[in-house]
Amino acid sequence: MNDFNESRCENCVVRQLNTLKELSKEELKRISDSKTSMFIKKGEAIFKEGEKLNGVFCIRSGVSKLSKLSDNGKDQILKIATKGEVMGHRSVITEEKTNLSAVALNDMEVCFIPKQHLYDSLNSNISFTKAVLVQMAEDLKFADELVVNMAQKTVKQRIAETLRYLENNFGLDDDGYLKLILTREDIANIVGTAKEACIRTLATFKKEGWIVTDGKRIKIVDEKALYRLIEGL
Amino acid sequence: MNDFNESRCENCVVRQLNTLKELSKEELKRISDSKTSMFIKKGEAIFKEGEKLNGVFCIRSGVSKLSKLSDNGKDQILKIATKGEVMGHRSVITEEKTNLSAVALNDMEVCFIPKQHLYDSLNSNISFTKAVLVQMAEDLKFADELVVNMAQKTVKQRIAETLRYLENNFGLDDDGYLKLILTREDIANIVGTAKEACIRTLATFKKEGWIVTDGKRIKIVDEKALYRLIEGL
DNA sequence: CGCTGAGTTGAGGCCGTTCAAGACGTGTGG
DNA sequence: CCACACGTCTTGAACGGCCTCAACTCAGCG
Repeated sequence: MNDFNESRCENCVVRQLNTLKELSKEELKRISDSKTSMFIKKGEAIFKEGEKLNGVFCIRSGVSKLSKLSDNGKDQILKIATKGEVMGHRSVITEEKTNLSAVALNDMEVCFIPKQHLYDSLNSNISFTKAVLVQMAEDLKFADELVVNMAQKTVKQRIAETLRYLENNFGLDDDGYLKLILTREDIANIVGTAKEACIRTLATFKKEGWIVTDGKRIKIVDEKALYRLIEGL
Repeated sequence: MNDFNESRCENCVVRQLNTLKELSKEELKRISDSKTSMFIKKGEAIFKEGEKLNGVFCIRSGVSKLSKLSDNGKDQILKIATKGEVMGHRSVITEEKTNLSAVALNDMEVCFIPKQHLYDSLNSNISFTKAVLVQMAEDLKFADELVVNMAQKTVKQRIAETLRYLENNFGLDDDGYLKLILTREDIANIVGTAKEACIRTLATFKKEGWIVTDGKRIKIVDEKALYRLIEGL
């Protein structure tokens, strides 16, 4: 008698969103038997730069920032991961320590999958391996674009780009504000600038009538103006 | 009777350096029969951003820069590829147009391998697929570090870092100068700055006694001072 | 009511961009 | 052989973006 249990990987909706969908029912069952489900509170770390990971983390709910400390002590946010994304596979694949830290931006539910299961599937299931490869290739392309943006664009352009990114990836709440709420400091850490510069730039966007703010919330009003800025006039 | 022919992939030394070493003798023979060997002159493009690639390029000799145009018209060098490296696999894997251009920094010999062979091997040879995956994971880690450097470090630090990179990856000539000679503009495009800033920074390095220049050639004299600068004092 | 953390604003200054001009080296054609 | 052009390297000067430090506000919270 099989009782349907949504905490089982076989039945987890999240799985449809990522590379795990290439796994067979049997592989998923094995994983489910050894996975650990965990709750993470806003602000807590899932893992820290330099740790040796013994598996990967699959996000069931919530949002996490992936960041890296630079030599001068500031941290740079490289990616924001959300429901369905798998964190940590890069370092598990190369069998190195992680180069990133993962911190929860709001309360999260995360499944930990021991690395041995990943290795087993990578060694036996070629369509899974290929799916992971394609995922990695896309991440790499994204990273390349990020490098160019960091190197060549102004802080203004990068902040506008970040707002677009937040809108496209996390959507709007009922009032039309960006659903994902970040502190000004987080935004500054995404674009790689000081928090003051970030605040000042948002103030000028507001003055130009491109955005509206309400406490921490931000609403994009004149999307076209922002896009024109991003493209460079 | 097998005549030994070093232009055959089976016998190519370069193969030992990259993911192709995971391929079987049969696979290599198939590839060798359909590959195209080509000579590229300094300054010529191997492929350009936005092109659809029908295969990958394996470098037999010479050095190539991989760069991407930013919206403001400057191009950003993301990687310098040399003997043994395979270019273009990322976009072949995701079946997209390339996001990078490849231009020869000196005279090159390059083998073009049609993508169908790649797909065949990715579908049948899991240790090859895994090797490509690991390679991609390492490229991604490198790209992450690049983002942080671009976002958080000064032009001075990035130029010092570039010098270290050139020394580590391409070595020195008989006089102790960096073997790979780049124009000041290329260096500027690596660190993402204007060529004048690059020149001035190199001038101060020279004044401090950290490097010596001889025309386009650069010799690192005080390595430790450079490294101290990179780490942030 | 003081504490803490986030948001905001001002002033000063450095770093890097931009434009402009000149020096140098190399190759070309007369 | 010289004259010239062209590309690279170099330097100067002015401007402005962004960083840094410092103060102040405001809200939530004990």
